[in-house]
Amino acid sequence: MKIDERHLIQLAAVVKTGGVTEGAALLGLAQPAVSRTLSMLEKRVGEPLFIKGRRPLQPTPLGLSLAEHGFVMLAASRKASDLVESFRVGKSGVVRIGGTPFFMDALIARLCAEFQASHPDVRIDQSYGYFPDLRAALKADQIDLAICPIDILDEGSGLEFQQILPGRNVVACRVTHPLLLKRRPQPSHLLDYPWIAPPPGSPLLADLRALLLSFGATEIKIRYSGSSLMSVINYLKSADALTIMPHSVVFAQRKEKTITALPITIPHPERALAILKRVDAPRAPAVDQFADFVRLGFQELRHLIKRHEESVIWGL
Amino acid sequence: MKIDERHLIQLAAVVKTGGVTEGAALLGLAQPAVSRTLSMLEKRVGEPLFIKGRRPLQPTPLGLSLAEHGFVMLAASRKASDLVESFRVGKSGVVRIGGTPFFMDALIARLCAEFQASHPDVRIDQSYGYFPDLRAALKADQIDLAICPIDILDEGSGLEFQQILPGRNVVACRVTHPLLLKRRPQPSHLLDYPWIAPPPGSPLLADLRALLLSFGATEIKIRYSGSSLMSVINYLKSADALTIMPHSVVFAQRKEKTITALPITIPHPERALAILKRVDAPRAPAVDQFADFVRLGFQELRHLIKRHEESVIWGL
DNA sequence: TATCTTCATAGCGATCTGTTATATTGATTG
DNA sequence: CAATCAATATAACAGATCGCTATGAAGATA
Repeated sequence: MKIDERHLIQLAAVVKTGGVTEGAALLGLAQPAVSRTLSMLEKRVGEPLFIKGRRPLQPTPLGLSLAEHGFVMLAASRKASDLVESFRVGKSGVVRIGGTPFFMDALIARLCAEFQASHPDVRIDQSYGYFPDLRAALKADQIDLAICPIDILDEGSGLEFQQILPGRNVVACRVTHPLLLKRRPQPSHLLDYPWIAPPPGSPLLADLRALLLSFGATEIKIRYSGSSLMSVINYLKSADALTIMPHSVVFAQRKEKTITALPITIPHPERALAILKRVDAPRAPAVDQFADFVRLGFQELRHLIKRHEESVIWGL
Repeated sequence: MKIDERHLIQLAAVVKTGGVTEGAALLGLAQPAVSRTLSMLEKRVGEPLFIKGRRPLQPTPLGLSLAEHGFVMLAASRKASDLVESFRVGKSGVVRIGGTPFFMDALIARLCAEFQASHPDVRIDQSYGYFPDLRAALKADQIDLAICPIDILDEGSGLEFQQILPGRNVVACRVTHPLLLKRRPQPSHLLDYPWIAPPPGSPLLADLRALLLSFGATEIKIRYSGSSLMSVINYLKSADALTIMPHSVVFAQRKEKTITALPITIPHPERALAILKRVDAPRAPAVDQFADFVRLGFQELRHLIKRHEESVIWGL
């Protein structure tokens, strides 16, 4: 005996409200529609579902039991509708992001938490990688969004780039580093300290190499190579080492008062932090909402950095 | 956004089986029907539910979430179908029975338990009453079945009577009663012992009255009047009192070896135990099943009594 | 009895259901 | 890479069902 699910829902509504008219109103239907449904149901089931000639309408035990199942369906139906609704406005769903470790750890993780304050039902799956991997992951639809530094000449066929922060590196060290005592540290002095290499695969690695050579180093001496931001920071905290880092990453750590940037200007990389999306694939609304949120977050960060630099001199 | 429940169920089937064809088979539908449903769903929802160009079919997060709700509905639908099925064959439902206390307690309660061994999902609601009340309750649709002794001349307009046991009373006493030592107790001896009255309202009360007068009593001296079988039996257990009881009720207690019947024949009442139903009202299948079961149970009881009397002499 | 509310029925157009037949597409294999 | 196979999408159609409005019938209420 197959029963139409819609019929059970209407039955449930009638049982719940105690009347055909009210039940129909609850579902936004006209009374005759529900009335007919009940007749059909009774005929098909072959058993009475309501006790005749009694008002308010009273279900038979069978009617009541069937209505229970109708309630379950009604609830599930409501939830499904709500789900779609919230998904369409970006209030639910999954956002899969990939990015370079430093930016993800220092900046994006915090943004994710802030984003979810207003989008609690959106799940964010984060993974790590550098441009080539991320581009592949995007094309394979393994991630929805990539946040990573891109070279001007990186080609991204089928990808949309949105620059969110200009490239800018600094030399990072702990706040008690001796070089901070000097007013204008000379490049040659920097070679006196041990250097930490950025994660392998990171474009920073090339930057570091070029920088040290420009300082007059004859060979690149690396003392430590941490693959994550946390390991680099923790190393820096315990030694007078130096490393190269994106300015924004060091800036984001300023509250911790553990690391800072040396007051020395080094060349800008020909690179910018960008959000990458596939341009062809349909994206869940939550993904676009998140991308917008990240863009806004970085816009704010740029202003913050600007104001900070106007009022504060780092390292003092 | 209102979503057709049936669509969600089809979605769930497809997600569960990993293919449109298999999903359709699971629901007993043709593949194109399900395929079209999915297209419609996607169009209405406005978001992809499956990742295109991939086999086996893989749902998007939204598709998966919606399918979860579909599973709930599918399960509820299945349960509802099963419920109807089992109700129609009398394997589920409610049976409301009413009857006289002695028969209900001594015979029917046990039958209920036995019935439910094969019908575990049938609930039985038992209540007590005598013929007039039971007839009223039946007509008011407060009970489905009455089991009680009826006089030949009782009229039951709109009621169906099914006799299940001829009326037959005995004088009951405890198994250690001194009168049991006599081969043929004389009626006059019976007046030497205290008598217990059956519950008020019971037809046995009139029987007792007539019996005692026929024994030569000038007045009816009642020492105790218990309203339930349990109270009467417990009283009897502790005193050499006598009372009048349906033969079958005493018979049903034979295993306990606490009460028995005096070997003395008293007049049959012009009465029979019967099952009463409303003839017009539709009855749940379980009710008819139960009535049949009771009838069979009493048929068995009659045979049992017959065999018992052929081999055993009570009170020895 | 008269009135009012609620439920049942009838009729209608639109939609949706399921079907079979067939085209298209992705996967597999030589 | 072509050929083949399996699965999915599309088309076309008949029948069922849905929702509606209008109206009749039946309890409840005064």
